[in-house]
Amino acid sequence: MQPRPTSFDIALRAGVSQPTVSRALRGSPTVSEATRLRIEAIARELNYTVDKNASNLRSQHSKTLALLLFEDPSPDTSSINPFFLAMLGSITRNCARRGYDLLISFQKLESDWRLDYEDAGKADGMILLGYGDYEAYRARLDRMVANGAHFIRWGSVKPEEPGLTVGCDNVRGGLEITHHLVRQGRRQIAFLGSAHKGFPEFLDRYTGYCTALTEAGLRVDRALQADALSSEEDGHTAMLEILDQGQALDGVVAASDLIAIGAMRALHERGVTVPDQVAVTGFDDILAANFTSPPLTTVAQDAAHAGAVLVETLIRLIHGEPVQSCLLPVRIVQRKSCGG
Amino acid sequence: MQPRPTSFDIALRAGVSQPTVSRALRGSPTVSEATRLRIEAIARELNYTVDKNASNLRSQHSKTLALLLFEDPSPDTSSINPFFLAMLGSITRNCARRGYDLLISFQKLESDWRLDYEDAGKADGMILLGYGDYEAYRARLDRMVANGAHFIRWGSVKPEEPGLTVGCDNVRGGLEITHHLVRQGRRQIAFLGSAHKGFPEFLDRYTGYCTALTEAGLRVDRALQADALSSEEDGHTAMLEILDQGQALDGVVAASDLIAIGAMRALHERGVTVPDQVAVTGFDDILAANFTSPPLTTVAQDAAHAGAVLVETLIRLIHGEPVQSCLLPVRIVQRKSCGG
DNA sequence: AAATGGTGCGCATACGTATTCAAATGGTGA
DNA sequence: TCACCATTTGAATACGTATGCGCACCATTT
Repeated sequence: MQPRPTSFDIALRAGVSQPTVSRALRGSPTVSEATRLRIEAIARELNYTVDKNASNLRSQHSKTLALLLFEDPSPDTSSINPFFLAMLGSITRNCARRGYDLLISFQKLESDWRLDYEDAGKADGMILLGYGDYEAYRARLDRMVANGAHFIRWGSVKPEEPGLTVGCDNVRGGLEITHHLVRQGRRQIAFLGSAHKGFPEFLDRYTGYCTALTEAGLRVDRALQADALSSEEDGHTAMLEILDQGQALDGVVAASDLIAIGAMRALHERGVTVPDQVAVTGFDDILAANFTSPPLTTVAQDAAHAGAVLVETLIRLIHGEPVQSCLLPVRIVQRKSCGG
Repeated sequence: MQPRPTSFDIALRAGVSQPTVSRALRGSPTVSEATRLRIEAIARELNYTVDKNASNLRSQHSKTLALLLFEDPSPDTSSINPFFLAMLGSITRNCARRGYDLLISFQKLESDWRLDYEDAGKADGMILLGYGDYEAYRARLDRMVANGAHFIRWGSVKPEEPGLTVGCDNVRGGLEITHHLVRQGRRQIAFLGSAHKGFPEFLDRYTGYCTALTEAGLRVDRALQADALSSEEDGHTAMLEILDQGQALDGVVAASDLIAIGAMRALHERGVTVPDQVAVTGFDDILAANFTSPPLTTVAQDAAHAGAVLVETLIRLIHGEPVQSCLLPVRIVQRKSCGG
């Protein structure tokens, strides 16, 4: 195993100078075709690869993006938001397509914050998924904006939020799925999912839910709303809470698929049939939504598209091109949990 | 936004030389406590971070690992092996704990191979998950070993395989889950999953299955085995294949949870009840296995542990410490799909 | 023959840190 | 007082690439 060849080794064999090798391999027009071909041949022969560290150091950019995934502060340590995982594939592929590497980091605790990726020259920009604790998250966002960091986040798209955001149209998702239930004759529709500022996306979905009810001439009943954070267990608890208050209901809009799955379990335990007595809907269209019984009607977010937009927009931001936040469409996926 | 401070800026303000700053910040014992504290204070004040590229270039290591994920050549482009995703969280956290960054790349096509991560100085070592096309994979492994690359892979642990491997005990998993069915009185147990060399882990599971049958005095019947690659659709097709040949059976050992889920769908379509008429088992314990109807009995692999061992072993390899391949235990998770 | 303009390439250097080696310092024992 | 060691520090340099600048060189023009 001889030492890695450098651009000097190539230069020597090609009878040119090192800078010419550098230029040739990067396709600079100032180097002649003949020279370039010769250099490329030698480079291939020697199995030469550009040293990323030296290259980055000199050119002052890393051609790398960092993905920071903030997990919800939930007790079950193992599982990660399935939708984020679905985006992951798309993000890595789009990075590769644009010639960027991807650094990834799961932020579990507050102390984990690794916002120095860009400062340390490890990354040219960052993609933020999830919140963790929303208060702390917002504070950090503000500091990043102040520092001129290049980043984009997945979340609730609002003009007043700092920085650049890509997110799906949560309001419309909540609206359409609720409309869907209303069209099927459901009148007493519960909402499972936190409806306050600490969970902006859930709040947006709740807003859509309320709007749909109002448009249908139905009353928004706070007794039909129960907080659920994200897990299946949360959904189960929230559903039981409503059921055990003796609330009559014939539909459930859950703020996530996992919550919906937990809700269905609760309904089943109480002998309530889905969809006959109560129709249930979710949000996300995770893999498991296909396999529940009955399969879950839900609001699908296009993870592949989302990942592409995140990467594309971030790269444009890094290049100083004009960019803007982006709201992505959602799509209702009809399965059996709503009847029909 | 002034230019990033360098170690020279710190040195200037601390009244020392740049090398002293470097040493102080890396905790070298040759720098006095007083000087170190002074330098650390100034560094904090200036928001200084070590430039990773310069540091890497000089020290010739990147403190970064690369994760290469090879996807099965399946038609559905979106989904990724859920078990790998489960390991991902553990891998990133263990990297962070050891002070390593993690580069990630999803290899879709053969042409995607990015084995130059180490050559380019981007990573000190690589973790390989999945195979893609096994022939091509093996060929690359051999080349990497020849090149002295530092890598570790998740897969079937066999002495004759090149390189360092971590994997779960697939043979024992297949064995125990089959025993489990046998103990419940099942006698005609099918195996769904490829049973040839291109899928070593499935082959191991099949080997365990065969051993269990033999030990129980049962005959291994090739008519009760059908190939299934990995997807739910594959499992569905394979199950139908066996059913429509009029094979009598009372148990199914599927080589993955997705295959098991597809098999249950096929059984349901043919009016066969699970677990009364046919017991079904899976492998992996993915999230969805909880939510099928009935919930799936399966063989769980400990993703958190697996990730930790992969990272730990790879880092030891990089440091030149003695390492060896590692076989991880599996655990049967009993749910309703086997009765009881 | 001298002046002009464009092309292709080399010289020198910068990027910011880590490391080698020698030197300065201060304290100790003879 | 001097030699000697341990402890800290600084000067110089290496890591491998990218880039500003200028210099040949050739083909054209006057």
